[in-house]
Amino acid sequence: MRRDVFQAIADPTRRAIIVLIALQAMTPNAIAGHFDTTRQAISKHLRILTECELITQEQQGREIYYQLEVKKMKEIDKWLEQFRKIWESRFNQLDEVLLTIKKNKK
Amino acid sequence: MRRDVFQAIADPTRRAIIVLIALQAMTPNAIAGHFDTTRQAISKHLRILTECELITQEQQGREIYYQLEVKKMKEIDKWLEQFRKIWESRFNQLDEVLLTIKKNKK
DNA sequence: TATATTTGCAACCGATTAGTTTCGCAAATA
DNA sequence: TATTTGCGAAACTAATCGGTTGCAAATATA
Repeated sequence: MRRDVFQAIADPTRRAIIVLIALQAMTPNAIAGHFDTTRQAISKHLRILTECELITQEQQGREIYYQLEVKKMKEIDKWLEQFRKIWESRFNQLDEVLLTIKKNKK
Repeated sequence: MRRDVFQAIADPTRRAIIVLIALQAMTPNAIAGHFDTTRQAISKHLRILTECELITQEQQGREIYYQLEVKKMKEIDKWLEQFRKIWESRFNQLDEVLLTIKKNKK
């Protein structure tokens, strides 16, 4: 069973859940209230998100509050890092081209 | 058929392809040489990546060179932006706590 | 104690996925 | 011209996915 951060954020509902609980922890019922599906479906998403450690849970009586593990999101950021270098350098190359054109105009 | 950047990078093979062609354009055959699958399977991945505009192709005789559309990767970066604010502010809060501890020690 | 609420889990279902094999087409080469 | 090479598309398959319904367990409330 493949279960990584990238597969976790592939589903739009899971991305919405992530955004939803980013600022404050929420119970499955409360989360499900924001979507047009059953609570069980949301529960499944929460299980997947938990399995790849994107969220953590905190029991409070019979309620369970789910919270985003923001630092796990950095894994995506880390992967993007290598491309950030490229797209920045490509811009630099473009800058150089423009600079050369300017110089030639003189 | 859902086809967005997040679904595109969900597959580990596709992520590897993206990394592979990030620096220089490559033909399907050359790409397939790096993996333990058939060229046709790679071709399918390339189609998906093309459909969500993550890569572009350039015909050269009977060869087709695939190249990464780096700027499309920024879409992921853009989505991460909202969390970057959170994880930075969380760190700031931690900094403040540590600062308070330091002050109290005086 | 009896009942209601909150939740996770299992079983099932249709759709999608990633892979395979087979094929046809166009370009290069003998 | 005949053959090889590079490629995408179609048909098929096993596995996975996202959703459903129907439970059971634990906690709160009457």
